[in-house]
Amino acid sequence: MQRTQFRDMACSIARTLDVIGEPWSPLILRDVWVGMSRFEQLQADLGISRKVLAERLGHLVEQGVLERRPYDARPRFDYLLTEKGTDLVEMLMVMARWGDRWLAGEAGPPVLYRHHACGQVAVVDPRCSHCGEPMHADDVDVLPGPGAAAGVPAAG
Amino acid sequence: MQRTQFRDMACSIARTLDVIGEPWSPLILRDVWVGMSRFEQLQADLGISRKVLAERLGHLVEQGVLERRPYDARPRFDYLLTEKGTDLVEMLMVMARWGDRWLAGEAGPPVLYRHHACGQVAVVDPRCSHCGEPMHADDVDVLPGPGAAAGVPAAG
DNA sequence: TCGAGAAAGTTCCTTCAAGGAACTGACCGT
DNA sequence: ACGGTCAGTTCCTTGAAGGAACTTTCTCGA
Repeated sequence: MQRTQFRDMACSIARTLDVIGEPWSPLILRDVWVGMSRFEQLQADLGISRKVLAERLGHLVEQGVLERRPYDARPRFDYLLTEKGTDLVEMLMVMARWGDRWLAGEAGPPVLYRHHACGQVAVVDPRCSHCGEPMHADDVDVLPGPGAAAGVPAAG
Repeated sequence: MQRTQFRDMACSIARTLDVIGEPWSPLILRDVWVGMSRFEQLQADLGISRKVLAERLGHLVEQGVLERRPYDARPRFDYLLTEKGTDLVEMLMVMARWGDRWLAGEAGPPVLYRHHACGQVAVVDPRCSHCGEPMHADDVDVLPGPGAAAGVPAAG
């Protein structure tokens, strides 16, 4: 955990960072998403310290993003995405899309996504939930919502 | 910076984290996006240590996400989003969308987004770039791309 | 012309998190 | 009863974050 808590800011980005903003957390979620569900698998795949992995998994379970489910009479557990956690995966896809575009270089994207509905390899395309047109940074105005802190300028 | 470098992993999520994964970086980008462009503004708004803010801004400029532009004969600078940085904002919108849905509670979203094209308050909706249908976690298969590390199982 | 002021950092010290290796505990199969 | 495996926990070292004070550079007002 970074020393400063983001949880209490009136900003959904900050609150989200409080759940998955610690180092390794997005990579843990990625691994769980693609089917790695056990402590040893995650540790070996990521090369993360066992101590930190245990801390991160504990936090993610506590936040309701992962579920820790026993799969044996011995103390053996699968970590699985909850609905809340599954809903985070599209954020990972958007992150990956940015990395593919700006950081992958000559080699091209390390992974591709095939869309079930159309069967094609495709990328995620952010659209407006109301009209369906593209919704990028320059396509929106930001305004204070009902949960804005009173008197504080709008901030995320 | 977290101690372990994510840069060299064959994973676009990890590489993206190497650019904006340090504590505070997404919040700095959010602030720049909504128009805060100066060191003092950012420091006051975020409550971040001046030392860490200077480090983060330096990293973001070095990575090409922000531009540091003088606005005076004195040593005074505006920090502005580059095209690369502007392209990150949709990731912030997706993060905010998740926080709005899962963490905002009774109070509701701290900020709202009005879409220019239709004039309505709306949220970002991830769609398939090929067919336009929704593209969530369960709507895709992950497969190795051209940039996958040889012999390594696909990972992001 | 002198001093106050403001922006943008830099320095320095303390505290706490990450890395990493070794250790522990529960239960299985033989 | 015993070695093996998974899932952690403990402990020590290193380095990053917090935070306050200090520095630099130029402007402007008295």
